[in-house]
Amino acid sequence: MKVSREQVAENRRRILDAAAQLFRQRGFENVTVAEVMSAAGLTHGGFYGHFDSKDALIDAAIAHETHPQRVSLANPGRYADSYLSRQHRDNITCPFSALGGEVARGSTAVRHTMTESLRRQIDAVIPASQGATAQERRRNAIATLSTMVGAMVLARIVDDERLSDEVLTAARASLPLS
Amino acid sequence: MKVSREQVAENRRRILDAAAQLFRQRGFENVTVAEVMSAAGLTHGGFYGHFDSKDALIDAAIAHETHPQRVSLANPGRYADSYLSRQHRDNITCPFSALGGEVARGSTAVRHTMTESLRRQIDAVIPASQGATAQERRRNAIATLSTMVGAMVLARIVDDERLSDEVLTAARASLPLS
DNA sequence: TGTACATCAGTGAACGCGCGTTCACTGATGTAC
DNA sequence: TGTACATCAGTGAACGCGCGTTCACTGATGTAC
Repeated sequence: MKVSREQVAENRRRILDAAAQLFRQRGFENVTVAEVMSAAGLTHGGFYGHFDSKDALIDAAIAHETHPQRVSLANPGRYADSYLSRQHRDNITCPFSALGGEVARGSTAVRHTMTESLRRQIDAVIPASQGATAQERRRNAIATLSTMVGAMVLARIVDDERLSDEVLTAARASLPLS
Repeated sequence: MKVSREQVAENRRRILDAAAQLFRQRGFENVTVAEVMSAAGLTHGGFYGHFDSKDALIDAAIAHETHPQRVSLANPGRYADSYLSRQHRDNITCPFSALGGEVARGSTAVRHTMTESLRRQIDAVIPASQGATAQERRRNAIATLSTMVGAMVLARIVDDERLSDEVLTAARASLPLS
């Protein structure tokens, strides 16, 4: 049955939220269109009223979750703490570490969206970075983000919780953010 | 037709080599059993004479490519250079950066194999790491590996070659290895 | 060393399940009067 | 403001393709004598 315009907009939002979360948890390939729709409280048949294809959903979900949320970074040290926390490892929200490999071989649209998101992240970290010149601070901001993403990727691979925790704390300790 | 014992062993090796390379390039889900067999110069029907299932192949291929190859690291600076090179980005050999996300939600066998491989990598990098105590050197070794893996993940996501190159050089410059 | 036969690695057609996608239908929305 | 009707978001059954897996068959290997 037909639903109101507002309901349509909310349904679309719920589909994107559900998709983004499921994709981060299980990757693009291991999530079905029917699962996404079900998680959004709908049936799978209506999916194609919102998106042209599953690929289009992937593009839209990544764009949705990386949307210009101004990464304030008022407190860089706390940001690093929470990024490199066990909670974030076990309930990942960062698409770079959760989906990096798949995005690298994904559509040009997804890669472009992620690239723009990374640029914003770099710019957000620069003010908190050390270095005499702007160039040095930018270089250190990129290195800091690389360390955080790499540590999260490794911590999520490792099956020994002690080692996984050690990776997170070692990476945190190596960062100049405070 | 039946083939000689040596041929069987070589076929198995070729299946594993082909699988490892295809998995790194395209991920586990986007590679079919038939493609692996074809890349190994065989037909798909014979696959189940070598492995019980595609999952078993994934386990075996990861074990195969991370096998206790003594990571000599005689020259840590050159190791970092080549890891963070454009050639390695465009023709990835490191399973941590190429397959990290998928391994994190993979079988316990694959995660265990990768964990043991990471332990060996850490131990290999420790002698080249800075720090007054063994603890500090270990911590720095882990941070170094995190930076390398994270930079490679980010460089492979980014669709702008200039930024991708910048990520690699920034990460390289931040490492104390020389 | 040579011959006869059993074994079994590899072949390729076929199977069946899962999933992306389509479509006829339903009934609430929202517009025209 | 109320009523009649056209629109169209969502439903759920069905389709069809791709891929993992199976299986009857082939013919070279390797063993027994």
